[in-house]
Amino acid sequence: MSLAELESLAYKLCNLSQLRQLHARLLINLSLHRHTQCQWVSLLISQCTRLRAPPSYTRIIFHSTPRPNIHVFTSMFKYYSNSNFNLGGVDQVASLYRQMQQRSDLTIGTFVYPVLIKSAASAGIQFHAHVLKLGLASDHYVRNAIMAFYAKYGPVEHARYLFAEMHDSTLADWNNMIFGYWKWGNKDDACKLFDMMPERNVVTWTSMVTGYARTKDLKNARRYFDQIPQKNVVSWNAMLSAYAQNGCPEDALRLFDDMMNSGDQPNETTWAIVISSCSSCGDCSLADSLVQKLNQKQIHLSYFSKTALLDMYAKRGSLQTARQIFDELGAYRNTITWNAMISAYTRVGDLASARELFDRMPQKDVVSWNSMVSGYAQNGQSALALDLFKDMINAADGLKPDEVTMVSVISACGHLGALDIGNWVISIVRKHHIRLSVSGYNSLIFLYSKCGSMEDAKMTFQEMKTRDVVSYNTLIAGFAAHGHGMEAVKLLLKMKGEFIEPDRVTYIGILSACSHAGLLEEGWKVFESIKAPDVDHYACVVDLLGRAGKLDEAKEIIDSMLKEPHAGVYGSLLNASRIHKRIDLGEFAASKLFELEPHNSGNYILLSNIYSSAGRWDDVVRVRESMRRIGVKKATGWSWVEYKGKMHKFIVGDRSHEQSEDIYRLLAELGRKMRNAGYMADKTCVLRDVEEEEKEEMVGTHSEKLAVCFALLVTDAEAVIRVVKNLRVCWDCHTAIKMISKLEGRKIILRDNNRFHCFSDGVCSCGDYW
DNA sequence: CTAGGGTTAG
Repeated sequence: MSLAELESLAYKLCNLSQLRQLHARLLINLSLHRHTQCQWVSLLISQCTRLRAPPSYTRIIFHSTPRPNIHVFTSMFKYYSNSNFNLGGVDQVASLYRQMQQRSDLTIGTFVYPVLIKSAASAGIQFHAHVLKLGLASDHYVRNAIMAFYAKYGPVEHARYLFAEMHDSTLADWNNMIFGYWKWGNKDDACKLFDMMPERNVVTWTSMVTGYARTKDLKNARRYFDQIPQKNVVSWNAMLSAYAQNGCPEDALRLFDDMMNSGDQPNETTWAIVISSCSSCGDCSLADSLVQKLNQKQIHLSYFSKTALLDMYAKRGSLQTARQIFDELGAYRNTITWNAMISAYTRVGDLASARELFDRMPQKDVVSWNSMVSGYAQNGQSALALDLFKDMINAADGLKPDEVTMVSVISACGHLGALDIGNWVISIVRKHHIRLSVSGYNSLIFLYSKCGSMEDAKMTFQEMKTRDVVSYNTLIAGFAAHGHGMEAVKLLLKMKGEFIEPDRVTYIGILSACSHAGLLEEGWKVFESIKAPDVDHYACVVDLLGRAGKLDEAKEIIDSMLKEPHAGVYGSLLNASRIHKRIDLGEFAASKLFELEPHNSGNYILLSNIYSSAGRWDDVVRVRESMRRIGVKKATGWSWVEYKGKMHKFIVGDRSHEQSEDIYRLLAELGRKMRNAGYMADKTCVLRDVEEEEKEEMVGTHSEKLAVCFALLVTDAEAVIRVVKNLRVCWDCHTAIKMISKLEGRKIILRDNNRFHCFSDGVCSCGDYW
C-alpha cells in the first residue's frame, strides 16, 4: 500500500475499531523503511485527533515506531493541543517535549513551534523565552502562534504588545485579539477592536456572540448573532450554548428549530448542546422526540454527545439506560463520562454505586472529587463528605480543591455545626487563593448561622457585593433559628429594596422567624401579602397562630385551606396543642397524622406528652401500646459536640466515649443537685412497669444531657458551648438543661434541627416555648 | 502552519 492509498483510507475512517484495524495492518508490515513508517504513524495519530481517540490508545500508536521523527512528534503535540484530555495532559506534553529535546538527531524546524506553543499552554513551558533565544521570533507563524497563545492563556497584555508591534496583522490576528480580550474579561477593548477592524468575517462575529454570552448579556449576544451575514454551524452553536449555559434551555431549543429550518446541518457539538438543553429542561417528551429524530436520521453520536445523552437519561431517572450507555462506551470513556455516571448515582442517593465507580476510575479530576464530596453532602452524609475532602487534599495526585469543593465542604460543616472544622476549611480557601462567588459566600452564611455565629453571618452577608435570593434566604433562616424575628422581617424589606424577588423559601423563613419570636401581627401581615401561598406557608402560619395560643384560629385556617393539608400543617397544630395543653385539638391533629405518616414516632411521642402533662397516664400507656402494635420504633437519638476539631458523639447507654466515667459521674451529681433544688427529674418514673430503655423511647432519649456534661467538663474556660443534635430537643432535656445553666452558672447554647436554645440562669431566652 | 462552538460537579 502506498502512502497516498493509506491517506485516502485513513480519512474514511469513522471509528476507533477501524483505526485499530488499519494500525494492525501497519504493524504487520515490518519491512517498511523507518521514514515511511513514521509517515504512516503520524498520519494515524492525526486520525486519532480527528476521531478523538483516548490518550491511552494514541500513545500505543506513538510508541509503535521505535524512533519517531519530528513529524510524529508534531502530530502528537497536535493531538494533545486539540483534545480535551486535560487530565495528565500537562505531564504528557512536558515529557514529550523533553523526549524530543533529548534526541540529538532531530532537527526542530520552525514549523513545529506553532504546534508546540499551542500544546504548551497546558504544559506551562515558557516557550516565548525559548523561542526568542533560538532567534525564531521573527518567523511569521511562530510569532502569531505566540500571540495567540498569550491571548488564550494570558497574560493578555503580552498578546497586546505583540499585536501592536505587528505591521502585517491578518484577520486571524485581529480575531485572536478579540477572543483574548473577551476571555480575560476585557469587554471594552474587545468592542473597541471590533469597531476598528478593517474587515470582519464569521469568526469575528461569533467571537462577539460568545463574548457577550460570557458576560451573561444574552440580548447583545443575540443582536450580534442576528447580524452575522453568513452563519455557519459554529456560529449557531455559539448562540445555542449562550442560551444553554445561561439557564435558558428553552430558548436554545427554539433556536435549534430555527437552525433546522435554515438549512445549516447540525454537527456533534450541536447535538451535545441540544441534548444537554433537553436534560436541563426536564422535559421528557422533548427528549424522547429528540432521540426519535436522531434515530430517524440515522445519526451516530460520538462518545462526546453520548456523555450528554447519558446525563439526560440520568436526570430523568432512567438510570439503567444511562448505565447501558456508560457500559457501551467502553474504551471511549473519559473522565467526564465517569463523572457523569457518578453524579447520576449520587443524584438518586445511590452512594455505594457512586463510590464504587469513583474508586475504580482510572483518572480523577477535580470534578470527580467534587461530585463525590457533594454527593455525600447532599445525601446527609456530611461526615463522609468531610473525610473524602481530607483524602482529596492529602491525595498524591496533587489536585487543588476549587470553589465548588469548598461550597460542598463548608455547607457540610454547617450541617454538622462544626465551626472549628469550618474555620480550618476557610483557612484552606485562603491558602489556595480560592475566589468565592455568590454561592461560596452563601455557604459561609449557612455555616455561621448553623453554628450560632450570627455576627459572622451578618458580616459575611454585608461583605458581599452582589447577593441573590439564596443569600437572603440563608440569613433569614439563621435569624429565624435564633429567634431574631425583627431582623428577619427587616431583611425582607431590604431585599425588596434591592429588587430581589422573595420566593417561597423566603416566606417560609420569615414566617418561622415570626412564630419563633412571637411576632404574631408581623407574621400575619406577611402571610397575607403572599400572592400564592402553598401548603408549607399554611404550616408556618398554623405554627405562628398556634404558638401564640390562637389555636382555634389555626384550626379555622386549616379548615379553610383549598389544598389538602400535609403532615407539616397538622404537626404544627399538634405541637401547639402540646404547648397550650389543648387535648381536643391535639387528638384531632394526631389522628390525621397517624393516617398520613403512621410510622413517624414523633407524633406518638407528642401526643403522649400532651397526655402526660395532663396526668392522663392511662392514655399515655394506650399511645405507647398502639406504637408497639403498629411497630413504630423511636429512632435512636444522638447528640454531638464539636471540640478541638473532633466530633464527640453520644448515644444513651453507650459508654464507648473515653470520658464516659467522668460524664456519668457529673450527670449523677447534677441529678442530685437538681433533686435537692426541688426539681422532679423526669416524668418517666411514673411509668413504673416500663423497662428503662422503653422509658427512653417514650419520652425521648437523653443524649443531650451526656453531650452537655461532656461540654461542661472540657470547656470550663468558655462561657458558651455548642451542642448539636439531630433530633428535637425534648421537654425533659430542655428543663434539665435550664437547671444545669442555673446550677452551674453557665450559658449554654443548644442547637437542634433548626433552631437555637440559649440557656442562662435557669431560663431559655430564645424560643422558650416549653 | 491561522482565528470562533461542546459533555460532568455546587
